[in-house]
Amino acid sequence: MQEPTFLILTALAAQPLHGYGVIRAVDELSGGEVKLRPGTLYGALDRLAEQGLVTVDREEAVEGRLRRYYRLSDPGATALKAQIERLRRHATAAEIQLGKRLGDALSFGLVTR
Amino acid sequence: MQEPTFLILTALAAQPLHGYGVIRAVDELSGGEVKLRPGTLYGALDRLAEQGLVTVDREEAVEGRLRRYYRLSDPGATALKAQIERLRRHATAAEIQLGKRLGDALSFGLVTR
DNA sequence: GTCGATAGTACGGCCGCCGTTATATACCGT
DNA sequence: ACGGTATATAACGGCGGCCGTACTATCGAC
Repeated sequence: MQEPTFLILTALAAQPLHGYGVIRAVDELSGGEVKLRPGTLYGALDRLAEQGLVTVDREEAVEGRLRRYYRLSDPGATALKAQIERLRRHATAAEIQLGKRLGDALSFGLVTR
Repeated sequence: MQEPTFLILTALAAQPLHGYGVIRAVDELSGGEVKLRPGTLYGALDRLAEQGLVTVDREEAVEGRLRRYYRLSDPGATALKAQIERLRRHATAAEIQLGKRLGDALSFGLVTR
């Protein structure tokens, strides 16, 4: 699962949102780092709906325009939890590996082996 | 940065490795979850070398066969550290969002609001 | 002698993300 | 009155990165 997809699931975890709401939520959640493009969002939403990780919660007609709310399904929540663990494991593993690295501070002569 | 790429950098963080060594290291690091395909590995290695995140450490001829060792560069280590922080932030954000979710245990009637 | 592990190269395919455009309404500032 | 921004969704082409597979080649084990 890629980052945009992960963040979309994350955005939907707290409460159902419509498309544009997801864009704003992901923006906030990522501290402004990730700005979802419509192409990314609706494509991902379609795929996630196909996989059953999100479902259409309801459709509202606001001022003549359709507003479709998406909800994180129970399988979606399970998948998200699994992904969180995966990210944590990878982060920890990478940190341990970096700790084994000889370089930076050591090359200053602070440690000679 | 995608998962295979991240794990390749992680594998190279501790010490230089040749291609097949990376495949084995990623296998171990991920607890057997991620098995790198040659196409994935050598493609990623080429891209990472272009970006300067890894460099060719040395080339050895072992029993007539070339063995090319790759090393994580300092920019590569910096990029990996940044990515670790990114993963952690996302994992934490997702967990917080899931905590806001009404469902599962609550729907058992243990909490009625 | 053949199988599996080691080791690397090459190529086609495809999924998922990106950029962009189109469409439409509403509100704000100038 | 007009342009810019925000809200809201759909549809298109492009492409980066991963995957599967096949090919080559050596070595040890059975």
